[in-house]
Formats: sequence, structure tokens, C-alpha cells
Amino acid sequence: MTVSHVLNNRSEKVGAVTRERVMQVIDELHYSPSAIARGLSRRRLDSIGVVFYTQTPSRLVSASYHGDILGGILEAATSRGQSTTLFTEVGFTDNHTRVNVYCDGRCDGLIFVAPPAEPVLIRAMEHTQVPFVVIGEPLGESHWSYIGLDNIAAAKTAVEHLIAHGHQRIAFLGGNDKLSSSLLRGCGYREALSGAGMKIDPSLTLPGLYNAETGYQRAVTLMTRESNRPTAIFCCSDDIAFGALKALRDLNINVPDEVSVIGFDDRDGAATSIPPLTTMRQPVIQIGYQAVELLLEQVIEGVPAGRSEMWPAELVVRDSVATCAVDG
Amino acid sequence: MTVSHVLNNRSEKVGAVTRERVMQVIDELHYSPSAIARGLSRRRLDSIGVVFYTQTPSRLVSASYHGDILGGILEAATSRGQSTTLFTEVGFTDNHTRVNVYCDGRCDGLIFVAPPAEPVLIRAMEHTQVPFVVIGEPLGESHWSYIGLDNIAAAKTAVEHLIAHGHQRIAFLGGNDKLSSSLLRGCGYREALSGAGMKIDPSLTLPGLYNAETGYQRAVTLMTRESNRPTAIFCCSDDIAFGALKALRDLNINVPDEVSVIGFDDRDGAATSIPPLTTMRQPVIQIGYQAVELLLEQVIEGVPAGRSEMWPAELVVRDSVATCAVDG
DNA sequence: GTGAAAGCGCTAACAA
DNA sequence: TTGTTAGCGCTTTCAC
Repeated sequence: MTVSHVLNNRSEKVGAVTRERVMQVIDELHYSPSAIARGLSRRRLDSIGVVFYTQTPSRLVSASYHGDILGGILEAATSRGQSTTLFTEVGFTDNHTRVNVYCDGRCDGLIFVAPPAEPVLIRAMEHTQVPFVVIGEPLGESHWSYIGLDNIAAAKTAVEHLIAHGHQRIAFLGGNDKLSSSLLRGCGYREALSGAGMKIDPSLTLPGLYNAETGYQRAVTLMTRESNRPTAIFCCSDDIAFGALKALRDLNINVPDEVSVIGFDDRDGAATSIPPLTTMRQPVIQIGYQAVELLLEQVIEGVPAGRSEMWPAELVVRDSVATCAVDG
Repeated sequence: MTVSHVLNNRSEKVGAVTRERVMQVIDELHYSPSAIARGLSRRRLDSIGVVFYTQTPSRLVSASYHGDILGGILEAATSRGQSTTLFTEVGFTDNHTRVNVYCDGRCDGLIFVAPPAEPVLIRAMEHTQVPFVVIGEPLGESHWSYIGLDNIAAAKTAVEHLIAHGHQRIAFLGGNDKLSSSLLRGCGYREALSGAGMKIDPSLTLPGLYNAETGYQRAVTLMTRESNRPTAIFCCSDDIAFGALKALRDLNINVPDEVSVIGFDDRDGAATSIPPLTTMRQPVIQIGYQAVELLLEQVIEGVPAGRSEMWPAELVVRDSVATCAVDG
């Protein structure tokens, strides 16, 4: 079977008879073309890489955020005929030696998901010809392509919702300090407070990690201290909120009558928690989807990087926020 | 820079000086070897493929099962220097045309995660030289390599736990009927019942899907009917159990005092549900990890397929099961 | 329309 | 120890 036949398989200038014959031989032989030889020759494998940052390598995708992002990416990639390969950077301290792996031709382009605020690795990507897009905030170089959530605005919306319910002492339970998402939500929190002419009490801001343990511990800290207890708690993620909810239940503090709680993400379980959690919904799947589009634009059409898209979050009102019972 | 230098970069028979010089030139030029050219030549890319089955392409990894399996796979693969590429088969009706994609050289081997009971696609893999392992039950060909959970034994353990608490009318809330996991847990359920000399009441077996809605609806069905209500419910997954728990709460039925509930998976949230859920914990991460080991054995060492490993689940006792209050 | 020839960037087997 | 010579299986360019 001559090579040209295979080629013509794609082109339309081939005799219908010959074509037929080739096709027949092809599946008689169970022939399947080698993507990698094709890749060598075309300099494109039709494959995109996704880099996740995580603390615990084996649990990375359990978190709803990563899972949904990946879902969006996978769906978009598959529909565009790209395969998706996954990488993890452990511990938020990315290492520029991995760039070699990411740029060895295995991937035509990369998507970095929620990189740390100091993205060493991504910076090293610049010596490279490999296009990439960053899911997260435009905190790094302005000529990179970003897609993400407007965290400041989202946090502001959440806190303003609390303020609108009369709350004055609002606590902020942060996520991972190395992640800009947590940092920026903190900004939004403070902006909302300042915007309402309220002063910012540092003792109400408690950093932590993006998990339920953080929520539990911080809520206990907050509610068992002598004075200055909050009447509302803004949690940087639903997981944190779930932990807080549990702490409050254990402490016999009613939500939302005594304390209001608001989450972030609208992950599975937010609708069925007790009480159902008011939270900020991120368009995570769509962001993953768009990241692929943005990347392929660069990979296939050669559009230069530098575009960025910020998406808004949506307030989902359920039953964990109530009007403040006590005076400010 | 001569090709041989690069080669020697790997071998240890090279002059230290030359070696040094090559290394220097390498990073002066920002040279990074092409994995795909290397792949063409070696016939191995050091890359494994993972095939997930899902109904909703964009949500696949949100479920804790898939997320954890993937986590285990990723960790093992990375530590063995393999990259991991992800594929999805949508709707549990796998299609043998995808075999071409899986076997185009992009992956040195494949892991199929929880394939449908009739694995058409995997069968088509046999015409191929590409090694694979199946995570799930040895329901297909016996010369495939399997790794998975002993679902029958696990379900039996769960139901026996219920029986030991005096329950006689135990309902079974199944997951997806196309998946062997659900089917086999059903078998285990019946085996436990028979083993205890109890008769099997078909009206207590309700199939469904692996999600909370199923749990909710089925629990409502079960508990609102005139007669033959169960005193205990064995759910095929924690998600189903969460839905059931919510239904019971809505119906004002106390768990575990009036009805006992047992789940399966021990996923996030099982410890913090109300009441905390008694459930069967799967060693999911380990299974993912082992799948990679089994696969690489075939890919690298050329060990023939046909090995299978079944792992036991572990009963995690929390507060959703109590001694039966009513007589059988 | 169809075939032949060169080359993508590496590895491998051999010769120097 | 080092350099040379063939491919790996495809795409592409260019004669036929």
C-alpha cells in the first residue's frame, strides 16, 4: 500500500475506486496510522497538556474545582480532536526543571490551572516556543493569556450580601495563602467592607487551607473567644464553609439565626448541606472549556498570546444567611 | 553538536570533559530533546492512557471515585516517569472506533476504568498490540488483566452488618445498571440475605443511577408506600446515601433510630453528613496506583496480561446504623 | 490523479 | 570512547 494512498485518504483528488480499495486494505490489515510519526512530521501532535497544582498528589482532582475545570477542558479538547495529558506540580512550589517535560513535544500547548502567585515555572515557559494559557488571575506577565474568575468582584458581592443583611462583624476564612484566588477574595472582602464605610478588623481575618478542617478549626476559634465574635462568616470555599457549619452545629450555634455563613464555589453538597448553603457559583466548567479555545487559537491559528477573559461569579441564595440579629 | 553526544548523555562511557562541554552547549541553546522523535525511534513514548466512562462528559472527575482513581494513577505514573493522558467514553456505550485513537502510538498502554459490563471497545483492543489493564471486575475475557474491588464481598459485609443489627427488611438502592459494580453489589446483597436464611423481596431492590437524586427518589418511594417499608437501606454509593438521608430528613424519619442507612465509598462528606454515614471504604487510590504498576509490567517488562488482583473494602462504622427497633 | 524522494529528530548497531 | 549509517512512519514537494 503506497504512502500516497494514505495521504490521499485526506485529500479529495483520488479515484473513487482506488480510494475504496485502499480503505478496504486498511481495515483488512487492521492498519492504524501512527500519531507520533505523524506528529514528528507535522510538528503537531494534537495534544494539550494540563498542569494542576496540588499539595497531595493523589487527591488533586477530588476537589470539585479541579474536577470541573478538568471536565470542561476534556470536553472541549475532545470535541476539537485534541487529547489531554495531565501533569501535577506538587506543593505549590513549582520547579522550572519540569519545563523540559512540558515542552518536549508531547504537548502542543499547555494550560496552567491556578498556579501559585509566584509562577516560576510558567516564567520559564517563555524561553520556549510552546503556547500556554493560565487559568487564574493576571498576576504574572501581562502578555500571557489568562482566563479566570473575577475573584475580587465575586468576594465583594458575597460580602455585600452579608452587609445588606445588616451584618457588621464579618469574618473572612481564607484558603491557601500561596494562591491568588484566596488573596484576591481577601481583597474583595476588604473592598466591600471599606465600600460600606466599615472598618477592617484584622482579628476577623483567618487564613488557612482550602478544606473543611480549616473551616472547622477557624470557626471554633472565632466563636469560642471572649469577645469580638462575628455575626457572619465569609468562607473562601464551600469546603471551608462545610467545616464551619459543622463546628457551629457542634457548638450549638444556629445557622443562620445566630450566625450567617456564606461559601464559595457552589460545589456538590452545597444545596443539601444543613442549612443549604448560600454561596458564590463559579462557572468552572465554562472556564475550562474556554481555556482550551484560547489555547487552540494560539496553537492552530497562531494568534499571539495576551488575551485575557475574566468571568463573573453568581450569587446563589439559599438558607445560610439571615438578617443580623444583634446590633452592630 | 553530534548526535552521539546526546546519546552518551545517557550512557556512562563518555569523557567527563566532552560530557561537560555537551551539557554546556545544551543549555546555551535551550535545547530540549523531542520526546516524540525519541518515541518514534524507540517505539515507546512513556505515556499511559486512562479511559473513563461517564454520562456527562464535563463532570466525570467530580465524582470522588474517578477523582481518586485518577489521583492514584497520576501519582504512580509520574513517579515512574510516565505521562498520563485522559480519555472519556460518553454514555457507557463504548464505541470500537475509538480504538484507533487509543492505539495510535500516543499511549504505550491503557487503563480502562470501570468499563460497562459489555466492553465492546476493550474487546476490540485485542486486535491490537497495545497492552491494557481493566479496573473493575473480571467479567470480560479471563486473559485480560484486572484490578479492582471485591464488590460482592464488600456488599455482603455491609448487608451482614445490617443483619447483625437485627434488620430483616433491607432495601437495596442500586447504581447504574450497566456497570458491573452495581450489579455485583446487588449479588452481594442477595448473598448476604440468603446466607442469613432470609428471603429476597424484589420490591426492596430499586435500581437507579450513582447520584443523590436516585437516593432521594428511591427513599421517598420506599418510605411512603403503604406496606413493606424497609428498616434499613443499603445504598450502592455514598452519593445515593446522601440523597436518601435527605429524603428521610424531609419525611421526618429519624436515622438511625427509625431507619438505618449504609453507604459505599466513604467519600468526602461521609464523615460529616447527618448523621455521619456508616459506609464501605474502597482503597481507590491504591487501586489506581496498582493499575499503573500492573500496566507497566506489561509495557516495560513484557509480562503477559492475565493477572488480576481484587482488593477488599473496609467497613467504616459511624452513626447511621442502629439496632432494628421493630420486629421482623 | 499517482508515485518517488527527502526529511522531521531521535535511537541503535556498527565501524573507526 | 567516539563518529557514521540506517531507519522509526509519517507529510510534503515535486516529477510523472
